[in-house]
Amino acid sequence: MKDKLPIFESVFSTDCVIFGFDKGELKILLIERNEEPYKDWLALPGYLVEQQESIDEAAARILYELTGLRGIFMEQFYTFGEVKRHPQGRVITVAYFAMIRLSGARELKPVTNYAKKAIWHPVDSLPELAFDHSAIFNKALQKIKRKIAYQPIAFELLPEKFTLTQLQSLYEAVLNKKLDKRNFRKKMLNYGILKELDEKQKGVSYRAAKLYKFDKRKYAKLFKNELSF
Amino acid sequence: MKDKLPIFESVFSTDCVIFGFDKGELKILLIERNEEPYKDWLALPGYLVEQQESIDEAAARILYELTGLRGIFMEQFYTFGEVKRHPQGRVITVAYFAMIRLSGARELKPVTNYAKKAIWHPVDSLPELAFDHSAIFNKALQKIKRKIAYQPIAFELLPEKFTLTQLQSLYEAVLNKKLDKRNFRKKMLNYGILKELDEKQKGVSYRAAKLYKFDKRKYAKLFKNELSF
DNA sequence: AATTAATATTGTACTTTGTACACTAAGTGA
DNA sequence: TCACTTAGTGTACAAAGTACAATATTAATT
Repeated sequence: MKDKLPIFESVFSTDCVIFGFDKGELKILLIERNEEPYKDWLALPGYLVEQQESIDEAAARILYELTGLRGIFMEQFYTFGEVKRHPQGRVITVAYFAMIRLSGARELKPVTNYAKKAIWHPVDSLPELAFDHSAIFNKALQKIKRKIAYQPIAFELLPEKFTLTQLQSLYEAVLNKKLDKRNFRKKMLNYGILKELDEKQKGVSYRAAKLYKFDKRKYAKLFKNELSF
Repeated sequence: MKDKLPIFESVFSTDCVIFGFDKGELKILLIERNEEPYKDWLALPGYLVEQQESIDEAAARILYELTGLRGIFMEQFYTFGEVKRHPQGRVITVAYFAMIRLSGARELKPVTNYAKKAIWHPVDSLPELAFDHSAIFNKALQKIKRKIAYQPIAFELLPEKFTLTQLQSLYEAVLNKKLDKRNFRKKMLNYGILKELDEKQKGVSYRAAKLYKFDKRKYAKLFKNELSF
């Protein structure tokens, strides 16, 4: 190896698959591109990593610049490195995912003009996305399906206070199948990570359901044990 | 974005964490570096990805060039992208792992002279490795610990014919804890992916154990079901 | 041939978790 | 007060996990 690294025409990027849940639908965050290639196409929020930032930092920065969202905990899940995945040259992309609550209704507002706008799009009617972003999305969906099945991580997608029915419909949306109500409740309550509140749902024209909160401390404890085998 | 991508002084590499199991010990494959930086240090087999190869291809090529091993199925598990992880410039590395059987005693022989030699080193007495390779190794170990706990994947590490005691001691080595013999056997046999052979262990000075084979077809079936929830 | 030493092999009782399945309770609005 | 809609609940069975110790087999030794 030489004293200096060779210089290739290669760059890294990150792409973010951000899941949200709203009105019983699982959604992801997309941008409408304002630049070639794939101008006007829908794409995952993603861009090039700068020289002096780690990939984690880049992912957070890029998500902010393209969508206005900040402070979201993202987890790296796969790196896509096919030679031809970007039409302009060799770009490998490190993909991240996150699950966030939409209830706060945080405004989506791109800070740069690389994106015309950012939108929440239901996952069950996605059009073809720019680059290989459809494949990246599929891998992310597969990832959270597995994850949700053995870790109760779905709470990040719900408002702070939620009903068991809402929680169940979220599971059903992610796993894409119906679950038994009684068994679902038994299982969730047995985890011991839900705090029952003295409040009830409001604004519904039928019997109001109890509200629950997610108990972070107990969750951390449970999770720790699971990891240590 | 311009018509052309910007050119950064950035390159990608891959590093491989190859696990083997021999004489009751879990080992990994290391090379002794023959180049600066970290000349003479032990390191994971890894090198730069070329312009015209995918990362998967690069990983296979590099493993072969540095160790002489070919045809090993590797799985990508994490990408390390800290700015300062390589002293000569910005290098992000996509890390792969694999589990292989050592019994065939395939010869380790670097094809290039980037590596002086390749060796199997026990995981429980690793020295500090070059670059951030110790951290990469730790992440890989964590990964296979989790994986082995919910998928019976350990067979790749054993010879074709093995005894249940050998299988158990492999699990114990990976998980780093003692397991109950009866329960372990019950569980493994219940998976239904072991084929009992009409042969016995040879060359031991005590009661010889039955030999088993791993049943790939049944395994594939089991695994498929597990993935579909 | 008998003994020793080392490991192989086996079962049971209990606990925990998963699963199939259907009725009553409560609140709203007409 | 009635109709409608969703909330909330229990039981029997099956499957999987866990704790625990005695007997069987073989090779080597005497």
